[in-house]
Amino acid sequence: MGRAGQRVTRQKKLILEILRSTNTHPTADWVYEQARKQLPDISLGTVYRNLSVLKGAGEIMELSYGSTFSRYDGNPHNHYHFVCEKCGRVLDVALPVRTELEEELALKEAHLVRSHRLEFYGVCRDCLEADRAK
Amino acid sequence: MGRAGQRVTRQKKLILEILRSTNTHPTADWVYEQARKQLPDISLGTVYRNLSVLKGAGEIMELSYGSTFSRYDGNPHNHYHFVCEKCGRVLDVALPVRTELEEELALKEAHLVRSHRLEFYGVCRDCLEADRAK
DNA sequence: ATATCTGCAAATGGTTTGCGGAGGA
DNA sequence: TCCTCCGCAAACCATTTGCAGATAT
Repeated sequence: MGRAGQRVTRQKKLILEILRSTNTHPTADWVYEQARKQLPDISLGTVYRNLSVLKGAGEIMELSYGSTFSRYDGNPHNHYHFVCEKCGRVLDVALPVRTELEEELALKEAHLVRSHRLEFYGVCRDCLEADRAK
Repeated sequence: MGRAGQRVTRQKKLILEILRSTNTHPTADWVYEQARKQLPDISLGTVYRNLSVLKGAGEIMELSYGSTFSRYDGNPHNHYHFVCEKCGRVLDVALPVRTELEEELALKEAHLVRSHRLEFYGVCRDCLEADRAK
């Protein structure tokens, strides 16, 4: 924040706080509902606008998986995700980031590789546990 | 194909052919435009319906990256992609698929890991070349 | 003071779907 | 024949945007 021409508004601050205080990778709509508890008159358009600004500033990440909508992550450092195909949750993954994959690709195909994204799909521990209990 | 209750129509066959004959990972709209050259009366709705069916049958893959629209890949076997942030193309990557990552994650977090997806982002060889020529 | 941001509401655009008729098995 | 698929067009829905007033700096 603090980039030239960018103002610090109550709305923007709140949205960033909400996103940083959870690890559930929420949708824009969920962020909107949370924000309304503090600022009842905030609009969904403002939420989308600020999510876009924060993303551009590198403060948050947008996660667009198979779904028809995006999820947002308050942790802007590259890390991997696991998508549970049963409960739909998106979980953080504790594996280290493999930057060497980028180098390997750059070497092999002569592209300039700036970043990469890795997601896993399956059934999460909790859903497996729930199945076992039945 | 040939699954119970699934008919082989001209439209479905054509869409699969189109997708298999290119490695450009086209959008639904591009497939539609190509298909119209053979079947001028085909509708966009039919293209979407068949893309969905073919995906469900494991004949093709849907790629949904940051964009607002999907791309489709006629190669249903897992492989990685490179997205050029300059020209927007999606290119196949020649790196081998790292299934060991799935095992590593399963071991570490006790999830059932079924698959993974890896994408690289940057500037492709051709765009670098074009820049250099200026 | 003034340029950026907000709330509101309408527009956008990729994708989905209901319907009655066509055509594959 | 019969049931699935098609073309058409309207509906859907997450996201974006134009505008006039509010607000951060």
